[in-house]
Amino acid sequence: MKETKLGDFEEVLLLLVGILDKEAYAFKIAEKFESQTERAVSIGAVHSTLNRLSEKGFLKSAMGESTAERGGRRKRIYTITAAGEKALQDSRDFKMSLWNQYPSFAGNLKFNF
Amino acid sequence: MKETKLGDFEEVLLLLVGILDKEAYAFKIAEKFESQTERAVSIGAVHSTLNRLSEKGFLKSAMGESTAERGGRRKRIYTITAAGEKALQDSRDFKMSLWNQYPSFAGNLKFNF
DNA sequence: TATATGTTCTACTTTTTAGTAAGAAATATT
DNA sequence: AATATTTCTTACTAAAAAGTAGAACATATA
Repeated sequence: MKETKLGDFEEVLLLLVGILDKEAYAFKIAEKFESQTERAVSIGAVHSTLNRLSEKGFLKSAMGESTAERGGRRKRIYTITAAGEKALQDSRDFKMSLWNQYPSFAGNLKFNF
Repeated sequence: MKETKLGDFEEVLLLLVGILDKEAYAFKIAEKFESQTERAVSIGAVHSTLNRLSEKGFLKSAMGESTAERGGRRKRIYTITAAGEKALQDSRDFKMSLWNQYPSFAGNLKFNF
């Protein structure tokens, strides 16, 4: 009986990229993840997941400009591809459909398509 | 670049158990999975996932009565535990919160808590 | 110049999740 | 009695996801 997470880290990261928009670079993503989750992540885990997501074609990325701040190394900014968007959409639709069929949940949400 | 699924098979199975209620036994679950997903599953994969879910304390199960049908072996009926219910609830809340923050999705759903 | 800060990168290991294979129990039909 | 069907079970393998470690780069501050 192990520690428990029904984890779909990738999906969460993908969503965070969408949420952060222009600010979607690994460190910020990790920060956001922690603030939204109370779960710690290592930056390396974020990087490797971001890579995996890119290999799958769900994210693309490009280097931004280096900023004139202390430590201002150039950031790699991630954006969701069309395929990523679709994957997210599909996953959401599917989940919602299941939730809707489960009596314990069906009451407290509504759609409008 | 691999075949693509942001898969969280366990969560889906857990939900299917909730949806199927008294009918939640492995074969039926597999069937339901296929009908809702268009993805094939092997019954073995379902069994091992159901086991994992039970070890984690999200499901419990008991043998039902054998029915008087051809091949009517006794079925193991699964039910969601309180912990399972909570895990599902948490996962849903978290996802919804993320979706709500992502501009591409934020428009087309509403809550009422 | 040395150090701190913010950040990326890659190769690797571990853990978890998913899937396979083979067998067996219970019942119905032939 | 033999066979077909529906179902469960277990031990195992494979694949995917998550996490670690360590190094490096660019800039600012001391």
